Amino acid sequence: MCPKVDMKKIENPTKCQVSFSKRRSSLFRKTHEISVLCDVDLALIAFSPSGRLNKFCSQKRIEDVMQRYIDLPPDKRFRYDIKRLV
Amino acid sequence: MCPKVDMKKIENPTKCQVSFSKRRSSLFRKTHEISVLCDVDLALIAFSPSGRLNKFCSQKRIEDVMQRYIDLPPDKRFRYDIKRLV
DNA sequence: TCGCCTATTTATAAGAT
DNA sequence: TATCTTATAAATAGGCG
Repeated sequence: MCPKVDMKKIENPTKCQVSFSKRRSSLFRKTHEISVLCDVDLALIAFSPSGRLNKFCSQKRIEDVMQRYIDLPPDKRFRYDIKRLV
Repeated sequence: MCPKVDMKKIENPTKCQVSFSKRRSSLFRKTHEISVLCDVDLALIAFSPSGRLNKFCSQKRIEDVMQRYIDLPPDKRFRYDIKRLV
């Protein structure tokens, strides 16, 4: 009933929307969990295909986390890109 | 072996770090998956307790996603806060 | 610290409603 | 379209090295 996912865009719009809705709720739950359990200050911004904004911020306003990012010296800003972990 | 998680900060520093490391890799994998499967443009910025930056961006530079957020009219920027889904 | 193992919990795709 | 069900897949806490 739950086959492995194929890592490519879901072309069927209905399936894509259902999958987005389910995955979004899990993703934001996990984001919330790690922020509390591990005391992580984080911000997540997501634009759905229709352009709708979904955002999450652990503690402060999302603008404050963005500012913390912007205020980093460039060497620290670019050093840790999580794509290497995916 | 895998008890339910208690939704509060893990005070033991070693356990906290191990949990962070495990959850971070899953979180960024899920973030990557939803961005590909559902064609979502997103940015995730996370500061670990030690202040280290971890970031992920789906397609463009993280600054571009931030700019897209900043460019939203205020009513759209504040309407969809995902905390309601957690 | 860091990876591997395993039992249990959680996520999720598809189907049902 | 959205929510519920269910069977399978994936995540993960703790143990061990």
